[in-house]
Amino acid sequence: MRRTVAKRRMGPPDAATPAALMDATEAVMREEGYAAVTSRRVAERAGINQQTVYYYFQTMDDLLLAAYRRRTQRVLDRVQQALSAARPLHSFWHTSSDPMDAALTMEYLALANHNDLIRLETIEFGERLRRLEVDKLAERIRQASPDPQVVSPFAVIMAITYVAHLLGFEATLGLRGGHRETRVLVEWCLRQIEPAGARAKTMPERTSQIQG
Amino acid sequence: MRRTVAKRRMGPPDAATPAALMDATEAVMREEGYAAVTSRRVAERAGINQQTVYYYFQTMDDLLLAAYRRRTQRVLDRVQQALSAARPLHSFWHTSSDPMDAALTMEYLALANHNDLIRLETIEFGERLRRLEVDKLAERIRQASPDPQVVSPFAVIMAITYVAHLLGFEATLGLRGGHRETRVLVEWCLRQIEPAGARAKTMPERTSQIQG
DNA sequence: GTCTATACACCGATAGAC
DNA sequence: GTCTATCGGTGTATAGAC
Repeated sequence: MRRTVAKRRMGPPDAATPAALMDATEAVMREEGYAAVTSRRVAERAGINQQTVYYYFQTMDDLLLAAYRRRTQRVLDRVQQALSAARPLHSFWHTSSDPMDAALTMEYLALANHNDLIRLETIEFGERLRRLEVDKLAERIRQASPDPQVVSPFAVIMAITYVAHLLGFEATLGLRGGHRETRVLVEWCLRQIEPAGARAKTMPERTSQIQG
Repeated sequence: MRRTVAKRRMGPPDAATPAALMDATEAVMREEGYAAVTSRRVAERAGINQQTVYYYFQTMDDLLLAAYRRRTQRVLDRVQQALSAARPLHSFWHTSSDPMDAALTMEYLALANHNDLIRLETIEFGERLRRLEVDKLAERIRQASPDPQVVSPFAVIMAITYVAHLLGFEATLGLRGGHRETRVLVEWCLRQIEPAGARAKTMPERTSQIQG
């Protein structure tokens, strides 16, 4: 892609059209893949003409990055909300294993492999997300762990996240075998850590912030 | 993509050039993504000119599918070999969590969402692979399970596979936090099912080989 | 079997009118 | 703020010479 140095006229990023363009970007990406996210197709979706895209975004990469940032922020908000529920671990699991937009996640994951902007943004997002999860869930997991050296909060959270995500990917593709069994297993594990009527044992509110 | 009805001259699929074209297809996809797999770029990689690609493959879709089929067959062979080792579950884990070609897997996963040929092939491959894994590992997992209704062989195999794959994806992208801890957890689980010096309880040697 | 020449479509991006 | 016009580049695919 061409590196432009922006001598062009530009519109305000808070208008209605930029948002419509980001919506269109997501729609095209979900339905036709990242390769189909072109100025022409996105514009058509948003009901404006191709050249007007460049009034709001310097390059297609800028539009892509803006749409991606909007999305990661929404995921962060969603997870944060889940982690504030009565049973945060169960709530987190249900949120993560909801296959909403799994197709979009796959596209961005593949895209991150060869688009530097998206890759850096993905790394930063991933680290922020995991920090948030560990902050909220570590203490409870540690209390329920038979051996925190082996069954560590970090590992439990990652395993849950991974299983949730790949269940979503497979379901989107049309693979459903074994999903019920896998959910039964995960939910059994969750109940060991976070029983139905229980509350976490009293602990100082500030959990350890240490992390690589 | 255009649907062609093949009135063109075509070369033999067992020659050296088709294999070189499939190699080139994988290389381009790994390094630049599925969108970059064009006749021009693949040909350049393989050291031939653009138009010669069409002497061996009717369309770019045909080349893509051929490369994908070759790859899934190799994965099947690799997994089958791992499952024949002394500690099949551990061996399976090590093979699956080796991030070789995780980038390629991500590309095909995203591609499967909007390319019908790749999606159908992926579903068939996924089902075959899982059948193979369950056939080889179910009995041993069932023996070690505290409650096969909850900790079912199917679920254990899927959880292991999912964690292995996403560890590979993250490592490829540059996310490494928590991976060590996650491996410790998984390997602890594996030891519960398949202890170091142990053999599976006596069972008829011929496990069910039923497979599509 | 591999080459040159060529068709036609689509893409990113710019210039400038209204 | 959105339009028309337009450039240079790249894509799939075909025809036919060597």
